[in-house]
Amino acid sequence: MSKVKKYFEDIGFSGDDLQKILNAFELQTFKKNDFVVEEGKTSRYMGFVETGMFQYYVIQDGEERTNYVSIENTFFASVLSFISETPSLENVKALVDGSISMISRTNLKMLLNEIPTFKDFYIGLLEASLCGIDASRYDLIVLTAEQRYEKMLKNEPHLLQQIPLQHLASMLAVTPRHLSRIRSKIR
Amino acid sequence: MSKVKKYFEDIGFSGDDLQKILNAFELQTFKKNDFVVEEGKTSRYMGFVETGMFQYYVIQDGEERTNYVSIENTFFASVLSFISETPSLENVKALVDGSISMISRTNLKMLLNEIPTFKDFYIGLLEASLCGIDASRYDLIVLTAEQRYEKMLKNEPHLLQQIPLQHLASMLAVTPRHLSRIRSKIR
DNA sequence: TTCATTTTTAGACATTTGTCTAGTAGATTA
DNA sequence: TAATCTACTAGACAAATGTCTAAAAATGAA
Repeated sequence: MSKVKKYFEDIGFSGDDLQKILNAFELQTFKKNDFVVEEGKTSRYMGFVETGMFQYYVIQDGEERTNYVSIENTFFASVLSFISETPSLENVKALVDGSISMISRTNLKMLLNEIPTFKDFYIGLLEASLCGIDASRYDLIVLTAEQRYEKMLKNEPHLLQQIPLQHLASMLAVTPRHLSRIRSKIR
Repeated sequence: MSKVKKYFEDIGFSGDDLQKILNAFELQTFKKNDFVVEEGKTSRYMGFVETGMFQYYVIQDGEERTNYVSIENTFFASVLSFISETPSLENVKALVDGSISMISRTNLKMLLNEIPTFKDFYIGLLEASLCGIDASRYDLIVLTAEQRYEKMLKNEPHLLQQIPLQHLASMLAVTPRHLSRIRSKIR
């Protein structure tokens, strides 16, 4: 069973509604280094990560600056492009082979119109996303790089095992060189 | 006429719906330095800023670290506390005398249930908030302090006129000392 | 106006973080 | 197996940013 199916079952969808929701998604597979979203192209899909890891980044002075990494069992979206239907400022690519259950903005709007409780689900998803990103932004402002690393170590240790350090460094808004310093200091 | 009324009229509400919405809000006034939200207390209201400016901050090592400032004609919310109904991690206080049209989470839920199109409005508000905060977080990761200041100078010059520099510095994630350096370099 | 308070600027120095470079260890491939 | 390749670490130095302090400038109150 797909993870997206389990996800929607767990939050209470069933019967026709569940079927309609699942029909609106389509599974896409990605090889390592495949692009899910490319800078300059409008991203018309969001999705639910079934397997793998997907890196969000921009190219600056020829280097990748990673903003975020989506892992299994979480929603994926290039937020600004998907919501405002404008060309993406960022790239999203597969860090390893993986798959995403994708839903187009068109199908999302269809579900919102046809299934009343889907609106409540979507409101909940947006509210939770807002909380998460707000907290993350707070950390960038009020915590030092070292404190941010320690927080990740404590709250999201799985990220440290899964995501290459170079990308974690960028997510923590430091260089790999400096993350290496922080790690050697803490150990 | 209140600004919140004009706001909801402009996005298409009228008649009974508009009246019901406006009845769900209540105007609160604040003197300079009054608290709108206090750390440790659950913030049960969000609102629409009618007049004034409101500073979001945490106390760290005895100092205020400003995260954000809400100005006129924008929505105000201590997001994490209001949405998850948990004690606030931040303070929000009036930088000058001002007023906010406030709506409780209870009344918000009531409007969501009673006015179908209000859900669409709220989804739009959440999506726009998500875009804004996502872009802001991106800037903290990929831009230098100087680039962030220049971007604010270009895109939000009104903030520079209205908000004390010490708070802008914190929002840009630098010290007032360093913002002063940046400003003298750019001019 | 005058006085007091707050805000902003800036010097001197310390700390943090970045850049450049190189080396090591582990994985992958021919 | 050798030969790459990639990820991670780390030294040396440079640049960015913070801390502490003081003074000037702006603001508000009497």
